[in-house]
Amino acid sequence: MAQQAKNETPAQCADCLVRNRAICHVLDAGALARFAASGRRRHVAAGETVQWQGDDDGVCATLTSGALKLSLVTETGEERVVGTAYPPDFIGSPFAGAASMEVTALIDSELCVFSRAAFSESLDRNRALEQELLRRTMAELERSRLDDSRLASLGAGPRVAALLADFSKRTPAGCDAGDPDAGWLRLPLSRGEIAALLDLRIETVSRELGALERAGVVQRRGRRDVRILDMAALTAAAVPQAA
Amino acid sequence: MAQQAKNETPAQCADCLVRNRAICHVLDAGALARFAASGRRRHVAAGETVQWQGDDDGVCATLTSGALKLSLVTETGEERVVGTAYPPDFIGSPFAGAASMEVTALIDSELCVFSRAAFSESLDRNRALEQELLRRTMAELERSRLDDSRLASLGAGPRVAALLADFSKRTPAGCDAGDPDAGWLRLPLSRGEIAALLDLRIETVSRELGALERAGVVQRRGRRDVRILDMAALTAAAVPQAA
DNA sequence: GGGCAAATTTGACGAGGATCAAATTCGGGC
DNA sequence: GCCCGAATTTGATCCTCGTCAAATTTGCCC
Repeated sequence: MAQQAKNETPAQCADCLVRNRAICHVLDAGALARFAASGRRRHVAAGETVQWQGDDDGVCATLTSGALKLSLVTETGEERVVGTAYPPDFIGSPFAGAASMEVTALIDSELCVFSRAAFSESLDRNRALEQELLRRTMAELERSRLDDSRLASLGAGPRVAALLADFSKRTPAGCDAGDPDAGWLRLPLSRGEIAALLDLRIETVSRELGALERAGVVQRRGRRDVRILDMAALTAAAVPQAA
Repeated sequence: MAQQAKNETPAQCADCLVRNRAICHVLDAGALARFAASGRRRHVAAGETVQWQGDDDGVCATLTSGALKLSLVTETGEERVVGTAYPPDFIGSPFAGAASMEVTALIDSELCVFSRAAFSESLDRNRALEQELLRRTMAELERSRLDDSRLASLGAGPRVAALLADFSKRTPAGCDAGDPDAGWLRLPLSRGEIAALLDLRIETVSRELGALERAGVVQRRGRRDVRILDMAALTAAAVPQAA
């Protein structure tokens, strides 16, 4: 059976937000047309899972907008977040067997998806594409190593501050669905998800958030809206040794 | 000027210990010969640095024997270990600019090194090589993500135990330079290096090692020799919730 | 608008490491 | 074999989170 067609439409590069930054930007017009024909644009709502751990056939896709969470479930049933993806990242393994992790949308997202077979074939046909994927994967590996090692040496406060700073940077400023007042940022994650992402406990996240507010660095409204009052202080709090 | 020739000899695949597991195993005889001609076999002594952070031209190499440490130095002058490599791993970036990290031999090692330019050219000439590198890099990225996330949730004891278990598995049993009695394992790392690798403090590593000895799991001799008395207990200690 | 269940916040407390400070022990060089 | 400096071990204490337990707050459905 085909995928649920309701969330999918033909891939359409013309209005793709990342068309000159995504992996496919290395293709010429003709090759791009063929490549696009093998993929489909797919919308996934916040919280929706794109791929389940253990799926027989992994998804290959370019994230064109939104944000994804890569996670897995441990033997003990806990969720462990192993990474995140932002446009124009490519996700998926064209080679491996069963999918080793779960991919979930943190916020409403758009993907340009390909079946593993189709993607793999495109890789064979387009050397430039393969080269670009190699380049990106190596860069990602390096980034992942650096980030993870840095994260490991950071305390709870800096982690939360860094996440907040990151979100505010990644989010097309102020244009978050219908907030009358600009500057407010709607967190795409619950406290529990933030905790899993940062490898902390819910209570600790809550406390650190409270501390940032008490320090006048951010302001909160409801459970999920925050406004950064002092970005300098926030980034300062994201590095060790801060007050 | 050429590299210090004393530690280098022509690449010689015939007696390469990893010839059917390394990245080059995908090449046919002719291609392999050309590839080998562009590289050199290099011996690096324990502690010697193969590449410095910031080097203009990064090294590309296959590790044929030994073990390497990938690290970087933070702004604050501390060392941060971001990964390790064991045969038949490939290290280096054929693309990036200045080297982003330092590569140091943990124990005496043999590398099959290529200049970035030469390696890059081989990649262009041999599609199979490029494909294999992509495959491995993706696998390595996944492994890195999984490992790091697991490590983050482990306490000090399990980390030390896991490291010990890992070393004993990676080391061609007993054949460690001239120990009369078999079973003894010479740690290639000082306490400080172990601490950096596991993101712990020297004192903590020392205490955990002491605890393992007191528990009868390992035996120590001098500063660097250990013998695993109870591998089952050691691997048990490497997972959470242990006694 | 009131009532609820779930999410979040707050508080008390404890355990695991980090830190600071010695005391030892190794390994070499002479 | 003796001496010395560096690495390691040990001890005491502090601090940061994780845990367990409420007390609140929010969002939402009637």
